Amino acid sequence: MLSQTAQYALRAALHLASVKPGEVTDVAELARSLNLPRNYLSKILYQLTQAGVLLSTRGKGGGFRLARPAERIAVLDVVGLFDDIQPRRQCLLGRVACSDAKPCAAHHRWSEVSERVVAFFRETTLAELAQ
Amino acid sequence: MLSQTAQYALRAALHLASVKPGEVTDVAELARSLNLPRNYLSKILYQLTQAGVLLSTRGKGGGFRLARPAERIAVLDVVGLFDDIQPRRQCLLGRVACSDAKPCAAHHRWSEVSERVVAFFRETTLAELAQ
DNA sequence: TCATTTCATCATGAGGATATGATCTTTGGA
DNA sequence: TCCAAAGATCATATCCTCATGATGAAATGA
Repeated sequence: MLSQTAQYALRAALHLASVKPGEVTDVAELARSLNLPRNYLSKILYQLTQAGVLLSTRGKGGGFRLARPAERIAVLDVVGLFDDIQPRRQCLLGRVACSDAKPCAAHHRWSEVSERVVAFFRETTLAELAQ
Repeated sequence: MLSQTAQYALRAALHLASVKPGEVTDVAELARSLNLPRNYLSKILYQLTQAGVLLSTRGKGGGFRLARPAERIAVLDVVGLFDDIQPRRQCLLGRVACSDAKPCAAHHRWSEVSERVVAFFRETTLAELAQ
């Protein structure tokens, strides 16, 4: 369902959601904790930072932290950076045979299912996932 | 949602569902119709044949046809050969942090959404998609 | 100012998905 | 019997994801 990278991003964000608010965690510790190569994780964290999900500070005492409370970060904010989570942007057939305008027989049922998936990602927050 | 290959397989199967029952279509015609390279499609059709979704006959007058009526072929029968469509075999986190036994707060909501996706693939037939 | 810490970036490669083209095998009919 | 049609298979190439290791850039504190 989710790409490897998106899963790592989510797990990293969840880890940050579990520390005291405002406290920073450096890449080395996150990498240890998630059992990931440091520089690979670094690139993922960088993208999360660029997207405004995380804040980073360099130099001694630096590290990463959530840019806002975990209650206000949707799972979609994280995984949407890496995976294309969109409601039936295409029908099952890659929109060749079927569209909203000329729907196939199963189109509406699929739209409904697809929309539920997106809604889950949009409406579930890091705080909820972190328990 | 679906891999490229799974989409092609589905479109090929739908094409076969749209011809007269029992009538065969050869790779060349399918490839033209779907705008795909012949041998690439051939490999996909071969997998569908091995899986018992299609029947193939060689030699002059040969080609492919559905192994049973389109009403009795689920979308899952086709795309399941190429993509791993399983209900929350893993939680969102790659089952590291969360499982059925020790669910996270969003686990059950996710299970429900995930199961709906699988149910759609399992319960929708080629006949329904082909209109 | 300089060394250390930490994030940011670059270069490289393995492996799978996605193709593409050439060749082999089977089959039916002339 | 042999040829042509059609599926089956093999060899190769391209691109993207996933990953690793080395290096660069910024910030802090002594």
